[in-house]
Amino acid sequence: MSKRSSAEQRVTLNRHLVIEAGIRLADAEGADALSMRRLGRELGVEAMALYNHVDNKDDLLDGMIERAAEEIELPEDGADWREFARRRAVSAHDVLMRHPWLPALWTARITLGPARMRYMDRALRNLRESGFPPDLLDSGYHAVENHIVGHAMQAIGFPLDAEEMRELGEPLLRSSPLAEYPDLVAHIRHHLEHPSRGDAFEFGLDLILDGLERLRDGS
Amino acid sequence: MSKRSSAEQRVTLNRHLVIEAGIRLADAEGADALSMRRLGRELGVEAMALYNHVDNKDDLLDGMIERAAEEIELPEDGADWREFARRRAVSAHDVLMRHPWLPALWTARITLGPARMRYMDRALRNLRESGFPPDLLDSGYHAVENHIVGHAMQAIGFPLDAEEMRELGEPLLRSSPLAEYPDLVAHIRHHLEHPSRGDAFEFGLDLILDGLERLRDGS
DNA sequence: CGTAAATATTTACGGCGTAAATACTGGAGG
DNA sequence: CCTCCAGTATTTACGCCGTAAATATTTACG
Repeated sequence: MSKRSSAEQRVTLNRHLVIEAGIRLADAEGADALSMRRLGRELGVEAMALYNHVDNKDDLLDGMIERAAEEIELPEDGADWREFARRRAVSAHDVLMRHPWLPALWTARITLGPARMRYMDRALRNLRESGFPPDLLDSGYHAVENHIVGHAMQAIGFPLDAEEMRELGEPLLRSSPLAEYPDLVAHIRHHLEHPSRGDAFEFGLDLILDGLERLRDGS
Repeated sequence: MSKRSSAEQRVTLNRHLVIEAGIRLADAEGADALSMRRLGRELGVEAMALYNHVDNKDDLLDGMIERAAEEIELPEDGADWREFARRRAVSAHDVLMRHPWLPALWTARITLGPARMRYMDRALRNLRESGFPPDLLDSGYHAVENHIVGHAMQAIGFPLDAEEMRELGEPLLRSSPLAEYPDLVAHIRHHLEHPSRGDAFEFGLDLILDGLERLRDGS
């Protein structure tokens, strides 16, 4: 007789369940809340039980990254390069933003799973097939990836959504030695007044894509 | 009679010494090696002694970030906006790359110290004084910052320098299911053969600056 | 010198990742 | 049905972590 206190009858664990629970927990309470002990508790199990399904915590994290990578939507093959790059970038960025713990892991862990390899391969192939010469292909691909990651990290780290911004920004504004930095103050005000017209990501993306287009056609 | 075993005579600690030791340790052995106990040992002192000079670990990290921000070189006022943006971005990026622990903190911690505020303020002011209208100023500033952070995170996370690349890439190449991703393979080979022509950062930066220039002049 | 303030140590608590040993459980073969 | 085994879960333990509280030491000043 097992002492299941939670709703669910004990359904023996497996890798997917563990990884998905990890994602759920990290999404809901942040990366810091994701410990083996805590995740075990969440699943009605002791921490060590998880090691039957996952090599160690890094393996769990890699699994979570991979699972998230599967969420990225890739346009069908043969799409116009600009559409392809734009849509895959927007989708990848969406995924990074949906999972605030992801960008740090995405950049910190080098272990590439199939979903992530597929994502990279498809993006690179589309550019190549669209006539990008190797050097430009390489530089352009990285320029776009850097923008995706950079924007996600900054957007997650700073709270620009109207509400949090107000909580954090208003007090900050009237306090402290901030008077010496008038343009910074204006910048914060600008964010307070135009609560993040969500297109900041796409603005930078288009800047990059425009540049790549010109370089490809011009050379 | 104090039992100084290390070379240095006990020079009573202070905030700067602690923060600088923190930077030295994190630079040399990575963010994970930076614990209060370890840092204490490094300074010939028990962990708790550090709390006389630093509120807690987060305060230490904020101090380290601030100290690093001071390393960023800002062109003199009144410089041509493009030169200004380019040089401040290159310098900021250099600093992020010099301190591999920095990019993650730079984006994760919202507490802004004077040096960081100054950096932002000067960058924003130069753009404003160069005639950027508020919206473009805001978008352009963020586009550049995203690129700086995004490139640094990716460059630190992945080892693209000739040596590490070879260690990691060559084995990977001949193993595993990588055959299904030929364009990814080609991409890795490209990196192996052209060991990171260090200008990847500047390529993306110029892409963005070109775009901003056109938008400013065109509208 | 004497004493208060600044600085350092000791001890303790609850949390972490995970190795090792142990216990449980559900299904296959007799 | 019983047995046995493999897969799964628990227990215990170790050495780390950040830091609160109490204590000891050193330094600086009247």
